[in-house]
Amino acid sequence: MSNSYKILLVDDEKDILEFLSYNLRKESFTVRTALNGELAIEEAKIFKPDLIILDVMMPEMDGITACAKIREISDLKDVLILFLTARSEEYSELAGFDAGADDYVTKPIKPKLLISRIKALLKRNNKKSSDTYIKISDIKIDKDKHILLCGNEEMHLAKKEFNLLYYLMTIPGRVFTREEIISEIWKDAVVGDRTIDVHVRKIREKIGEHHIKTIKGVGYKFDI
Amino acid sequence: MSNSYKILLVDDEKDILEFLSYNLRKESFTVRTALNGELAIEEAKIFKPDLIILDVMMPEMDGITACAKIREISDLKDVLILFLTARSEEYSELAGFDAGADDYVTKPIKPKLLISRIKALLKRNNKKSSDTYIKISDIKIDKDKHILLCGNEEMHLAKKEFNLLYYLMTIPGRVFTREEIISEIWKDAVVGDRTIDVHVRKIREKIGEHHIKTIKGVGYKFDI
DNA sequence: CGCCTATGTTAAGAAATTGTTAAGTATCGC
DNA sequence: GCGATACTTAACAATTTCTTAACATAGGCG
Repeated sequence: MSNSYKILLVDDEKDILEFLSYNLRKESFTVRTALNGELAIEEAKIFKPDLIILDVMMPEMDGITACAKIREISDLKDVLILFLTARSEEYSELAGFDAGADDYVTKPIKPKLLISRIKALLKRNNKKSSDTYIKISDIKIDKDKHILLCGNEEMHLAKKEFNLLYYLMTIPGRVFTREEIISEIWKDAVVGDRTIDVHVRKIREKIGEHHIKTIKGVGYKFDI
Repeated sequence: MSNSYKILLVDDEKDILEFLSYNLRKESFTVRTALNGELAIEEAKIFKPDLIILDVMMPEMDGITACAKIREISDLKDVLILFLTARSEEYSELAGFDAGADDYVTKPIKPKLLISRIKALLKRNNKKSSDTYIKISDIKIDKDKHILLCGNEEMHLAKKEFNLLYYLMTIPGRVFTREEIISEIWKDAVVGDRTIDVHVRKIREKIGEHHIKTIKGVGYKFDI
């Protein structure tokens, strides 16, 4: 299952298409190819690739134009795009990123390098999709970075505090019972009655009293 | 100083060696020659050329095999390699790039063309390859060249330290768990609990304490 | 008000995690 | 094979985090 990712390869040189296809298929990617930007767009609509590899220099429609057009298609606006550029075309790096490229690799292409970049890109993209960022009024929390911003000030929360606050913030306004909180944060472990209170207190100390409300006899909720 | 570059020429035909040597020396390259792949590797270890020109078709050890072997030698893994191929040997282009070639020139050889390709290759190589280059505030790291610049000072990191720092820098700010780090840097090997800490300590010693943050119970992250 | 229950507060120390050091082991380059 | 460098480990120190227990407070209710 490791690589069922679909890749659309776009280059005007058949040799390069073959060379790269061979190397990508060896890594068990599903590969299709297109000889220019226009064909690439048509193919992409049907194929719905995870990643498009675009040569910057192509006749008819160059890679940057193609990239910009792809980004306009709502079905494809989130597809990953990787540029291939000759090393001399210094401009293309900037223009390419500007057009919405996710990465670029310079020629001559080293297959191993290209593949590792592709894998990194796909991996990175997977993680982005599992949204770990929540912003509610002046509180911003980012699980990936383990950062809590309170206004502009960065606060440090210990792991349990952080997880607890993050959990409450997943559904602002909703009351979470003590049982729910315990089974989420402590899993199977058995902890005393006052443990949650102490953690809540520490969070309140850091982000302000009003954000976490106690509903007596029911539980806690995060509120603006 | 224009050409103090060292070139190692490898071909089984003495005529070609002489012909090319003459032309390259005329351009004031320093040239040495070898008659087959095995001798080439021995010579390369001592001569440490900037560029190796390899004939693909050779008895004993062909150019592609030689190229792959050269890439395995850590001292030589960054050396430029240019293939000479007969036009009919279409396959060699693909296999050659796969083996880690930087360029190829087809026979019959036109000296002027070859020399311009060589110069382009050397020039290109001089430029910082941005492919695996990450710069964050005063820390610059280049994986291809295994260089770490801290401000303007070049630091030496051992391989594990380097890979670890590079990995953390691929997504600055993001927390990487110990499991992630181990599976990335140590692959399948089993290492003790304190191994990561020791490496982190050594990195901190070299680039400063504040760049790598510990999130207790979660992992490490690279920060400005 | 007095009683009861649920939650708040505090500080102490237990537990968990990471830092540090030094020494042993492995690996690399010559 | 040797010397040097790199890597890992283990023991212990330092630090942070977590939990607990004891007590305080608040509010509902008769």
